[in-house]
Amino acid sequence: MITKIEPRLCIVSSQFSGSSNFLSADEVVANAMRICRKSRRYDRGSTIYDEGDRISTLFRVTEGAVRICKFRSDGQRQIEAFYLPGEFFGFDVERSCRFSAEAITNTTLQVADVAEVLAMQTEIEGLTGALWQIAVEDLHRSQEHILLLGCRNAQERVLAFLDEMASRLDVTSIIDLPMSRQDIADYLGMTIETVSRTLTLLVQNAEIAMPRPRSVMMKRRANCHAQGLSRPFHV
Amino acid sequence: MITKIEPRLCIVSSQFSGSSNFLSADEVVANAMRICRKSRRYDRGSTIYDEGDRISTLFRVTEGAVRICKFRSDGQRQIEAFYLPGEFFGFDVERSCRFSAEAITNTTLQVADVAEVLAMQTEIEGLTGALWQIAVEDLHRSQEHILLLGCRNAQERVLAFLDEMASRLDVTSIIDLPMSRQDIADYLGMTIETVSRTLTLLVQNAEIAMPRPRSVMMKRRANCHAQGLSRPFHV
DNA sequence: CGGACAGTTGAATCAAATCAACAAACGTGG
DNA sequence: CCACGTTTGTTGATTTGATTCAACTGTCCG
Repeated sequence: MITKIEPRLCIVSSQFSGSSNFLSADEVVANAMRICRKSRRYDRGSTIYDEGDRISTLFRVTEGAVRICKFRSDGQRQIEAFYLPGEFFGFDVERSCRFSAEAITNTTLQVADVAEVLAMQTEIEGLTGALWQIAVEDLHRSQEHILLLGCRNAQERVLAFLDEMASRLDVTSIIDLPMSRQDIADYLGMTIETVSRTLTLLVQNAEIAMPRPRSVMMKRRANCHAQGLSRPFHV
Repeated sequence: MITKIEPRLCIVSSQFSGSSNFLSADEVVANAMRICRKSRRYDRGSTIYDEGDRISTLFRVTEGAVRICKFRSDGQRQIEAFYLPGEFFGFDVERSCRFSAEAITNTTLQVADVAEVLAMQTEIEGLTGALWQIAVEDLHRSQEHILLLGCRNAQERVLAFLDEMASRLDVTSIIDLPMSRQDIADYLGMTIETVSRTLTLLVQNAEIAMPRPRSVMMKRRANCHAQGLSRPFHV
């Protein structure tokens, strides 16, 4: 396919992987950030940055969890994204932050100035492509979030959410949720009561088990967006 | 800020603009694609690519409109994004397409193989950064879509949608919608009837005017996500 | 022990979905 | 140009499911 054209942009991730000594994109960027040797701790509930802040910083969650949110004039909060250990955020800044970021639990972040990371493109092989891949992964998470919000009833949304968390936390058995019911509600665009009710309903229907409010066991996979089906109604 | 480090990745768009002879990112990539001299016409309703297809093609809408969608096993369709004249799509492919793309109206697309575009990075100054900026713009549109789906009632969603269309079609007066009510409904996660009802309600409340079903005039800006407000309830 | 917080549950309300009928716009062929 | 069928959009009546408001339970921590 594409020959190695590093350090320029190599779009397709599967093609990219061959051009960086078998390191994943995450590892390449994480290594670059590690050179900056900057790490910050944030207490549960503290603000990492605010909407409108003028920063250009790349973050990587090493421990804990982060929520990206928007506050509306009516007091409503929409959670745009969660970031879990190993995931990156902050690379999409323009002039100023379009959202605010808060630590959900006590959180440790690797921090690096975007300019510093960019300056390493000459030294670190595959960095440019790795940054691209991380951005594309973030876009994909956003797209999944849209699909999730497209689920028309509470059960499907919650199941799809749990499914997403299971795969992103990379667990097969028990999901340890870092976020509160309110966080989940604001991520799914529903109320805290409906989230709670839906979870107990799922327990009653034996779709999940919930030994403690924040630890959930899925008994079967959610099927919110089954693939391989050709368009049945809309032509 | 960052000195010119082309052709490597320059993340911040405002910084990027200076490094390409006053051409916008869109223009730079459009020029690169133009070299490929490939353009395709799609009839209204025809499929551009299907979920699962193995293509790596960059598209730019020159005329018409495109919908990106996912079909669920229950027959439900979720529209993940619309693409309007001047906008790019298709750069986020991995192994295979995660969604399908269809022409909403009769549509003309500029088409270029991703590998060919990448190969031009040596010749075209600023191409790498321009590609990055376009990807970030796409991410931002996705994020706006999430906020839109977070609006909790029909009126706000529809107003926010009209607002989005007005700014993306770059019109101040009359919005000529290329898509049907069904398309709007599937984009907003509601039913066709509710979309229709909401629009007539907005006309009655003199929030919009609607000379024809597909042409809408906004009388005031939507205020779905007013900025500058510090978090009132959630700390 | 008592207060604060997180989560659950209940009853009433309300808004969107559903089912159904109708109207308007469009395109094609006579 | 009009007639006719098709598509697209609107409106009405009813149902349903999420929200709202409220009370309550459990847990953590000083």
